Amino acid sequence: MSCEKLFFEEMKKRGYRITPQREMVLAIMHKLEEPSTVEDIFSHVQDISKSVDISTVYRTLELLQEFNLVSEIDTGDRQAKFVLVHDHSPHLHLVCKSCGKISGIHLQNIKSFSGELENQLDFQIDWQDVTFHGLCSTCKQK
Amino acid sequence: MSCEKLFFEEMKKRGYRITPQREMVLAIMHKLEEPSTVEDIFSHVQDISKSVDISTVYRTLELLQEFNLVSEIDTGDRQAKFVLVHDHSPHLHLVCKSCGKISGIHLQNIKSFSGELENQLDFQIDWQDVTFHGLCSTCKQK
DNA sequence: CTAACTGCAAATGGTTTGCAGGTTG
DNA sequence: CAACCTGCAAACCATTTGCAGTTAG
Repeated sequence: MSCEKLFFEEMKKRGYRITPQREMVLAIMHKLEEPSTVEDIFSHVQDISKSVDISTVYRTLELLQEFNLVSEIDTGDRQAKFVLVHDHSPHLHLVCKSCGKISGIHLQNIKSFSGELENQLDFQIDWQDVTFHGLCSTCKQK
Repeated sequence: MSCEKLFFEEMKKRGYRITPQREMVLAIMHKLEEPSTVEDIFSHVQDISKSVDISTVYRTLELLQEFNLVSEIDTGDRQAKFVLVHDHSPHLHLVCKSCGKISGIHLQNIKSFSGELENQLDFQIDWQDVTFHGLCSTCKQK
């Protein structure tokens, strides 16, 4: 299902309203290829309309997270980053502490490990909330 | 090696000084069985001495983290929590979103999974920084 | 002695919130 | 037209920082 369709359906289902600001943020999230800070997203919003407030961006991102359209990444810095979840299914993220690169991993790719790990720990993990910090393949060779 | 010995050695090695405030915080971390907020730790400090400032507690906790004596847990709330690492070896933490229980897991216990996962992801994970959020064994049955 | 540490007070800064007015459905 | 949403401005608040005085080694 396309992002927009999913978006409209979820909005309707929950009695939320479609507004220009919300559509704008969703559209911008599509354009941004890298996980971005709220400031980044906000500045793109301002390129389109100066009157939109950053608090609306925060509120919209929260909404999009509810629908699994966007996920939040704990970068270890003060500011979080946000990315579109292209296939609308949960991801986990890898943040390289050396080069800063962020990768999204589809949970399907680690399904066997994640299941085993959950059994071993006897704990059901919210994988979409997971961000691993460490070294990416390039940086760990150095 | 005992905490105190490790502490003194690391301090000496780096040219840091032993102060009553630092010893006090380390001693309190031994007493606290549960991961605790800085406010909690600070109030225990104040039971001993009213003159110690919370900024010193923050600074000391940072120090203890350098030595792997204490680890920081992202509770998902605004405030972080801190616990003594009893065996001075890296842990990861599990935070139950239902009952709030926090468990520490020795990395040795998940060594086989962690290795496989790192291979699969082609990413070297800083496991001591990992906090999984989800449901503990008790809560997931409900 | 002197570099390191502390207490104090103030700043930080990303995020949240209250509210009056504007919009969506 | 009623509930929902937005912009604005102010509050939040855990954590950090600058600095002058204190202390460990």
